[in-house]
Amino acid sequence: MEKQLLKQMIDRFETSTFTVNRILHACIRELMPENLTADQHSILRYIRERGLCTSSELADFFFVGKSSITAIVKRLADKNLIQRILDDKDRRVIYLSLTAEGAELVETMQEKIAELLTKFINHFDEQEAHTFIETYEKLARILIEEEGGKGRE
Amino acid sequence: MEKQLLKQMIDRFETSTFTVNRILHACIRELMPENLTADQHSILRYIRERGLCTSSELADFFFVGKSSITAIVKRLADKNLIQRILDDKDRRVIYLSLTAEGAELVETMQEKIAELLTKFINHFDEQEAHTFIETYEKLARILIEEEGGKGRE
DNA sequence: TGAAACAGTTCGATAGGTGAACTATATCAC
DNA sequence: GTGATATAGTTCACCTATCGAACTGTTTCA
Repeated sequence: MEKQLLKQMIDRFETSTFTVNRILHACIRELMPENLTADQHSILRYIRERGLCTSSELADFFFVGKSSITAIVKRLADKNLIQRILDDKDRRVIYLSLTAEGAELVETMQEKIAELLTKFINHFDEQEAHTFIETYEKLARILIEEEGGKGRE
Repeated sequence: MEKQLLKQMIDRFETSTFTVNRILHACIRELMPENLTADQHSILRYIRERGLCTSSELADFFFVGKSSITAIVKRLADKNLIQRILDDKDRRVIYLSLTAEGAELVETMQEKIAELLTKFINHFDEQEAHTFIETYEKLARILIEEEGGKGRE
C-alpha cells in the first residue's frame, strides 16, 4: 500500500475505533444492572464460555496480574455469581464456574446487549454487514496470532 | 435481515469486537511511556485535536463525571503535559491546552501507535481495508447519532 | 437584585490495576 | 527419596479512575 494512503487509513481506523469503543462502552455500562461493572461482566462471560476456568487462565486472557483477578473473583463470589471448585488432583488449583444465579444474569445481559447491537446492525444491509464482519474476524485472528507470537519470545 | 442470521451476526460482531479491543488495548498500554496511562493519553489526544478545551467538554465527550476529569487534569498538569488558561470573559471557565512537552509526547505516541497499526493493516489489501474502514466509519456515525438522540431526551 | 444555572473542586467510597512477598502444593533432577 | 524449582493463588501497600454529593465562585436572567 502506498505510504500516504496507509497513513490516511490508519488515521481513519484509529478515529473510528476510538469513537465506536467510547460510545459502545458507555452504552453497555448503562445496560449493566446495579452492582455489576462491565469488567465483572466480561469475566462472567468468559467463565460461561469456558464452563470451568482458573484464575491464572483469566489473568492470561485479560492480560492482567493474578492479584487483580483474585480481587474481582472475590467480589463476584461475594455476590454469589460464581463459585470456587477445588481440584482434588492438584490441590493448588481452584476452578471457577457460574452459579445458577450468575448464569441467569449473564443470559439476561446477553439479551440486552443483543438488543442494543440489533439497533445498530439494522442500519446495514446483509451484504455490507457480512463483509464487514468477515474482515473484523480476520483482524481479530491476526491480532491473536501476533499476540501469541509475542508471548513465545 | 432474517432473525437467525441477525443473531449469528451479532454474536460474531461481539466476539470480534471483544477480541480486537482486548488485544489492541493491551498493545497500546505497552507502548505507553512510564508514568502515562492509556486514559491519560486519550485525554491528551483529545486536547491536541481541539487545541483548547474545558473540563466540562471532556466530561461530556468521555461520558464521565466532571470530578473524574478534575483528577486526571490534575495529574497531567502535575506532569507538565497540559496547562490551564483562564478565560477572562467568563471567569468560571478554565481552558486546557497541551504544553510543548505534552505536544511532543502525543506526537511520539502517535508515531508509535501508527507503527503498531501498520503491522496489522499490512495484512489487508487496499480494497479490503478501504471497504472495512468505510463501514466502520458508518458505524461510528450511527453511534454518534444514536448517542446524540439520547442526550436530547 | 435575588434565584437559578453553570464551571469547576473537594471529599469519601469503590473498582481495578501493579509488583513484591507470601503459602501451599506439585514436579523434576539427581 | 529429597531438595531445588515451578506453579496456583492470596495478601499487602500503593496508584488511577470513577461516582455522587456537597461545595465555591461566577454568570445569567426574570
